[in-house]
Amino acid sequence: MRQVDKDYSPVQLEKDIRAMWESNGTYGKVKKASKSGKAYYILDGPPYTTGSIHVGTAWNKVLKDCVLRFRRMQGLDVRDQPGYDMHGLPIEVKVEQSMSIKSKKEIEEHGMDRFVETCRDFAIKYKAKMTEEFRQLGVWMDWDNPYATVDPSYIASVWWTIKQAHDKGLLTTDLRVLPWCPRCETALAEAEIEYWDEKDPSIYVKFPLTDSPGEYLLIWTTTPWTIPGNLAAAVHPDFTYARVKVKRGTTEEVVVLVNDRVEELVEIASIEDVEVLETIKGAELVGQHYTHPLTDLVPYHRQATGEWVHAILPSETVTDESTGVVHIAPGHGPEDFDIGAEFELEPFSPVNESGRYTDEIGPELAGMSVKEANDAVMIHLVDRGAMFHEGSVEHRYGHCWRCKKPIIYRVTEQWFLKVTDFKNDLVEANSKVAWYPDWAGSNRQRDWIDNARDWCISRQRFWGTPIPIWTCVCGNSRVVSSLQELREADGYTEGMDVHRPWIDKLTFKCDKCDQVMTRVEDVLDVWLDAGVCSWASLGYPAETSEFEKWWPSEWITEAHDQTRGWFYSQLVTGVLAFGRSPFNSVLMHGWAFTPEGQAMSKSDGTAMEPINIVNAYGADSLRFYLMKANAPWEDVQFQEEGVKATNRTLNILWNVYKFSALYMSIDGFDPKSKDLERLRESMKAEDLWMVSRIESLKRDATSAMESYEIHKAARAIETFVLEDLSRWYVKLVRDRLWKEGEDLDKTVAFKVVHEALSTCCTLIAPIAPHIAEAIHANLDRDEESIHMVRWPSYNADWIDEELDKGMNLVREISETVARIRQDSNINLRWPLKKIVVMSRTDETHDGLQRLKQPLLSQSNIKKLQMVPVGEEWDEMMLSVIPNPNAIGKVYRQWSSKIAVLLKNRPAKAVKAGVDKGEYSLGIEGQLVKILPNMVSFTSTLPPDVVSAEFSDGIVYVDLEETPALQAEGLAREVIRRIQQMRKDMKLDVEEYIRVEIECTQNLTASLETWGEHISRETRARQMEVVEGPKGDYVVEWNVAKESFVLGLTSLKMRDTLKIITDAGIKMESALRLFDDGFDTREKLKQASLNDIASVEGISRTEASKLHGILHEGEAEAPRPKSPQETETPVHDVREVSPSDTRIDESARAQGEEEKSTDKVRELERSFSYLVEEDRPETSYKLFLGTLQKGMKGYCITRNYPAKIRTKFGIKDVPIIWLSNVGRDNSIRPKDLEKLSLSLEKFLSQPDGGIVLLDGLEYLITNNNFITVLRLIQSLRDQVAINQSILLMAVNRSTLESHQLNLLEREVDYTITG
RNA sequence: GGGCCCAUAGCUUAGUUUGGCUGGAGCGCUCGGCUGAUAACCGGGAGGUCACCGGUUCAAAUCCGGUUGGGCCCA
Repeated sequence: MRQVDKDYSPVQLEKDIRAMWESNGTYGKVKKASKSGKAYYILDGPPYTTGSIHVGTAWNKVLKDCVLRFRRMQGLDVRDQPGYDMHGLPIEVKVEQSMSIKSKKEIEEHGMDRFVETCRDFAIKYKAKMTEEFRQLGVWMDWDNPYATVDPSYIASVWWTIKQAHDKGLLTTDLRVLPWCPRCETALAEAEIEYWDEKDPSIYVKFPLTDSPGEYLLIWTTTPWTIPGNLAAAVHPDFTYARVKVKRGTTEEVVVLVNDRVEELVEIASIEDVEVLETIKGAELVGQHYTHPLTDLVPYHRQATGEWVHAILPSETVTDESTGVVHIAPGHGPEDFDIGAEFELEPFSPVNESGRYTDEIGPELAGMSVKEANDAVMIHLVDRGAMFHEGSVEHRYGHCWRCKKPIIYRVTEQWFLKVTDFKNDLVEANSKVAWYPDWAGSNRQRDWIDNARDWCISRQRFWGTPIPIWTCVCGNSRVVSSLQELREADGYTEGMDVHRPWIDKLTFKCDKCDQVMTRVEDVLDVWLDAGVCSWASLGYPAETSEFEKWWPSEWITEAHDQTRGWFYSQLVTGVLAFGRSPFNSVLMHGWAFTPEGQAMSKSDGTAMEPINIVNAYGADSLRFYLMKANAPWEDVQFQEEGVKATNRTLNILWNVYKFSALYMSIDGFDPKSKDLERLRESMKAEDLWMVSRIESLKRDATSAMESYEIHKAARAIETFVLEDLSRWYVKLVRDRLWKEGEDLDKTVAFKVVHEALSTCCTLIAPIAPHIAEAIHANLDRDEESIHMVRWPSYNADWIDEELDKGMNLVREISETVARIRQDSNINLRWPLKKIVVMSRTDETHDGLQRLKQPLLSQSNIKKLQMVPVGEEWDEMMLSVIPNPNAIGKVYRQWSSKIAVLLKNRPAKAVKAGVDKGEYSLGIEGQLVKILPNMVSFTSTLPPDVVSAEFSDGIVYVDLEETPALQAEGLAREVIRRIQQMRKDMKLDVEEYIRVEIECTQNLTASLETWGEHISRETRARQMEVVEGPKGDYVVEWNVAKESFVLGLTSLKMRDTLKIITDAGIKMESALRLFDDGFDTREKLKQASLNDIASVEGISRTEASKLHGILHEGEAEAPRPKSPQETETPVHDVREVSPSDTRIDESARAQGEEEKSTDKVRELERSFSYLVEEDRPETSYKLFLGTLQKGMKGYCITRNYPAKIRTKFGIKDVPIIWLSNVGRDNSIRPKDLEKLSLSLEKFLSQPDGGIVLLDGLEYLITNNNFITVLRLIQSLRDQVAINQSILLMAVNRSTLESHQLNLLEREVDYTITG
């Protein structure tokens, strides 16, 4: 294993991993590795190629990727071809917009070929864009070989399917009333209609009853333009209707409507007087005739004949809304059409494709669009006295899916799949599909199928799969089912595009009459394209081998809107062509919403671009978040915060890995050489516990993945990483990990940590493939890629639920102790004397006994005492409280004496007696019985003991300090300070030091006991108590009322020692050699072989090897510099700075040149300045000067704002106060994020502005310097981009010179104030 | 209007199948700690009408009925 020196920076890491996959051909190898497995066909539901992917699309693909990686790890041979849905109206509409085309007619004028070619280019462009975005999500699908619905072979598969329908008699043309978009001039499927509220006329029209002069049937409609098409009126036979005499002004008339609505009508139509003349059943009205109010206007009504023309019909579909009399226009509504058919009414539909009245309607109205017609018709109705009441209404109305124009209904001839003929087969096929969740299929999909209607598959458009039907005037028709068959057509040229308009030119000779057959000029509904993809993507029926291997698909997943879409269209085509569902199982997933719970929409700007998220937090964080946020079938409210939090989880996993890799690599640990089972005997309780957790995690994650409860798997892994591994196990074994030399405890811990990490990587691989791969690469496992690792089975033998419960108690008690420490102000470094646990159950008692060590070590307690279950802790001070009332009643004169005696007896004995029923006491020769009611007991804690409850009992913590404990605590404090100093000195972990210490008598005493321990922990080879310590770094400390001075000196042994140990010499011996004076490379080189070999513990062979190494490179160039020498901290910082790539290089170069210029009088836009001065004066002068030029200003200062305002006369400039006070205008110096946000907001306003940041040193003392530097880098870049100015004031004397240096490097000019 | 799904802390959510301990987490807020995993990490605290109403029951976030609000689909 190698050490890991990088922090987790997902964006770069993922880039590297993907590049590695690319160059190693990992994807291909992984696929190959499972080639021999069982075939598993995952079918990608093709996304529509109209734009960038949104979070929902990303979620969908990640879900698929997750499952297919999982299945592959299970050894299945997974088919993972992606697909794209590339035909259809949405693309046509986009292209129309881009070509400024407004109608269908214009397309034809423009040239259909050009239009279709543009559509194709558009689709191909977005296919490429989306593919790139999917790749960036780390989705492993066969991107080089996607299926596309525009490919000729794909189109042929669709044709074949149509042919199947034709052969089975399920393809038909029919006159139907269909939703129609007058703008797009095409029929719409139900799925293509969007509903929303719209204001429309609401009119009540009088139809004069032929046989009752002065009496009118009252109908209601919101579409006046349909009145000319009216042919009948319908009533519900069972409703009660009323003949009502109404009076308005001078008018009195009789109208007929449903009885229940009379009152409502009175209100709406401002009727002054009303009288119900008669109530009758609807059935009694049936058969009466009326005169169409527009008979004079519309010639059709004068000639229409038929029993039910202009008559009252019975219909069960009538509701008691408005008047309860429904106006029937068979050419303008689907239900009207059905009723019309039943009563032999013609579907009179005087409206053309673009929604205008035809000549049939009569000269007055012909040519009008239906929208205009609304008003015209109303005027005509008023003129003829037929308008009873005119109002308006807000109601849901259908609109075209892409152009958002209101739809109309008109009669057209269309091609249909007669789905209603095989509805039962659909239900049957659906019931055999495994749905996740179950209700998605058994309820939702089932309901949809139950209500299925015949499927209108023809569209009067251009960019789609051409309908493969040629017809002849003689009535004959021919359905082409393959490209081969198309070759027989006249006009066919090899390799021609089979789209419109080219295919329109192909003709066949009719086999019945020898005339020319021409193609039906429609294209097919795009849902049909998607519906056949399970075999079209396999090239079936032109090719059969792939089909035989894979079909039907094993698993699909799409969102819940596909109930009516792809789930349905696939079921229909599958049953139609093969009599079964083309998929075996479905996971129905949810939708992604904005944090406010709204659907993400591009036009509202609420769509989140997943790629931005990926660029900020990495694909793994996004993926993990999406997988864990919710159950797949529930909608997710996408929160960027959630991704950020997930990033943190992965960071912790990375840290665990980084930390363990450090020690494993130093130690040269080889995981393969150790076997978990063999180490079992040597395991401590915590190791057994960890392995138990690993195995139960495998178990739980597997069962969750199997049932597509991916969120449960993800959450289980997350909990394991955070709670069990990072926060607990690593803490428990930390000391063991860095013991030196051979040590079984250490080896066991290494192995267990390694096992935990391996397991995490494996289980997380489907969800977060990059980080899993990165860690895996350094775990020394057999497989080249984590994605080739077989999904693990768990070993129940290791799972120990009791141990797990016990460990939970240990954690709970540790937390309890920590709380007590916090309350008592004793930090964890100070050992405590004793903890006493009184548990209620044996289970707890035994469990804790077994886990005594981890409990004590984690809480830093010296001793654990378990109180047997059912007993009190014997050190509790029990005392008796006599109850004088009860005693007095029985023993009267003795009662006060008894009370005294009782108090003096051992309380335990009294209690024991009373618990058994009574306690006997001798008084004045008499035996007195003390009964339970005569006494009560209290127990008090011994001094220095604190108690607290836990879930199964009570813990007592003894806080008493003893000199020994104190010494140990102090020693730990000293260790901690030395470590801090080592860190400040940036010493290598393996470097040795010399420590000089000056301290009190008290501390000197602890050093006597603990000196050796301190030396070992801090790698001090020498430690001395002196007066006035010296060293590379000297610091005075004040800790726990002690004050001491430490001086540290690096012994600079590391490099030399490394040379020695690299020769295979043990560290122990190496140190001896070192102590013998051979402490530099030069001295070692001068040493003879004998000098070396004479040191104890060094063999002759080792000595000669070392000698060889030392003299090996003699003739060669100087040795390469160690990484530490080449990478100065400064360089390091520059390297990690993300700003380097963004900054305008020329501007920077210019800035570099003039950096030393001191005489800056005017500040320039896009530059950053650092003013070095003791008091902020020059900086404010420059700031004010710039403000006077009209630039907006923003001042951040550590000084009191009011003071600044008066001192410098700044009135309107916003001032933010760096302070811990927490007022509205203040920002805490530690809250850099808030500061950065507020600055960002200011800088990004239109004209930019100048920022004065006064008090840099305050930020630096309150934060990590590097963090502040990063903030400045980012500000500097924003300033450059936004044409703003950054002015920072700093007091030189408060900073170290290297810090100042770094600051100066970041700005364009440094000014000395 | 109908079908299916959902509603728990400021936000995201576990628990609901099979009624039972003090309704758990994370983020945010706040107070503190740790310091060779550290551009990390950990702990304490505040914060809940379990959407609302009614019912069943010894006991309801959980079961039943209804209402309100949200989502998808349909009319």
